[in-house]
Amino acid sequence: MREEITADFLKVLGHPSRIKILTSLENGYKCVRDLESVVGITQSNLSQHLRILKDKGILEHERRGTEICYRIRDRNALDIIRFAEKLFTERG
Amino acid sequence: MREEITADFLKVLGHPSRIKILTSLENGYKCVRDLESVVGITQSNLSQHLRILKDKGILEHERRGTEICYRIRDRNALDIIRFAEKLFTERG
DNA sequence: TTAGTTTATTATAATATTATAATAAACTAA
DNA sequence: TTAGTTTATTATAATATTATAATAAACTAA
Repeated sequence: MREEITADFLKVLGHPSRIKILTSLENGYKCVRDLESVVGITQSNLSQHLRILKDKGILEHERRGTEICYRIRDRNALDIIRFAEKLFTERG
Repeated sequence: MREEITADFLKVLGHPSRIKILTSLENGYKCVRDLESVVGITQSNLSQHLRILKDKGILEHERRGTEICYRIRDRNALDIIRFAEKLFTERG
């Protein structure tokens, strides 16, 4: 049971686009249109990844004028990614 | 590119059976037959998960008499899991 | 209102992952 | 050798994930 929850969380982090989303939100809010160019996927696909991250409580969003902006809600998610990245630079 | 590698690694950890395998190997070697009862999946399925973990360099194995025993090769994998687990106990 | 902009949703095809069943492979021990 | 034990592999069906295309929804600003 505990393994299911942990696995589910790691699985959500285990996608390159979602990792790009999280690392590009490291320093605060970004609207969807900006994320689109940073992450380099279609608006539709991006929106789906954002929802996956939001549903897991990793992101939150708010409207700012004409745009909707996302930011990191659970900083730990980013920490896991950073930690995993560190292992690879150490490994080679 | 870097994201792909990190994502690939996290994806491998994002499965309950593979998490069970890793946590049950925390203190050293275990042969496949023992893992089978701990993890609670069929021998065939277990063997496939072991191969996935071995191919990623997370596990290694050696023959001990009639059995084949696995142990953790990349301790960092377990650290990631422990870290993720910790987040949930903190969260609630 | 209406046109335009931004984001979300839905349906779906393509692909990847997983578990099962059957069998093969690699041994050991008699 | 041969029988028995342990583990790996293969084929495949079931399921999950992903990206695309089309469209809807939610706004803003004129």
